[in-house]
Amino acid sequence: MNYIKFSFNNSFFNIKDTLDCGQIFRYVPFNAGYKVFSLDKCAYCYEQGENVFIECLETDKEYFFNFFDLDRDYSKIYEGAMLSGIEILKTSASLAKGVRILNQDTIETLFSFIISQNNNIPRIKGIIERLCREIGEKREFLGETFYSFPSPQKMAQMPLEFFKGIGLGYRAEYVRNLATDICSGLDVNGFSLLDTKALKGRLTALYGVGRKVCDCVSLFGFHRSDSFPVDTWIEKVYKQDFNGKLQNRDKIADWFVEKFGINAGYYQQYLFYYKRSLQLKD
DNA sequence: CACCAGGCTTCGT
DNA sequence: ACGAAGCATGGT
Repeated sequence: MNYIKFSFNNSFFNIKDTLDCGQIFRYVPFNAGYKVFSLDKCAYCYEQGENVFIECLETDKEYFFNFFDLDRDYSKIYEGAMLSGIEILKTSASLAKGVRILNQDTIETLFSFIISQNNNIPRIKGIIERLCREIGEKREFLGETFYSFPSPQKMAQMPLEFFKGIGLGYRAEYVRNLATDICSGLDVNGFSLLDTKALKGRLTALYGVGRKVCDCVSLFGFHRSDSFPVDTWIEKVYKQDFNGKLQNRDKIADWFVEKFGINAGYYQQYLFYYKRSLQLKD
């Protein structure tokens, strides 16, 4: 297989910031940049000069072009934030200007965010890594081995004890149950044909999927940007920076979507990035 | 020892 | 419709 390299101007694409804002868990530092994994594919990304370079298999070029959402004009989204008249949003946007929302595989995203619930990011990464290493398929990329995200069929074959063994805790049943449902014909990819309201109805009907996971999957897996996931960081932004009084996270999410409309998801990423960067020690 | 992490299900009221 | 308990695990 042949590799190919393509580039994209970095004024609205910062690879590190895009990866670090909690939408994806499978990536590792590599040379001057990162290796990013999706399903059974991998791309090597790094910044140089005014460009982000993406190196992948020739046959995966279109996949990663879409994956990094390179058809979208982020300058408009950014300008919307800067013209909002909301100081904290302007500050966040200028810090997180290079954050993009990826177009990840819907099924991998769904499993990943079920795993993410009531869990911290380093541990989420560890669980998903063990899941792939133990039952994913072996692949090669730039001379190194990696493992694909396992298929639902493979996962459905594994006993519950396997899922507990990789550290899933009580989420083990959610994951196994979803795998067997998909094997029985549940068409998660087909949800992309639904409007956002119907999509969210189908997602929250799944065992282990509540409002927060649903919003993350809607935004990161189905690119429904009128979604605003509310976690502890966003709740802090809401209370500290928007002087919000609502206590219920579902209502806080509704409030932000009402306020930001179709740009809600992008602004959520800006705000998440800002709040988390204050506490992060790299 | 507490408390928390990109929360959800179940059960009372 | 809403609130609280219970849930696994590992980090601080």
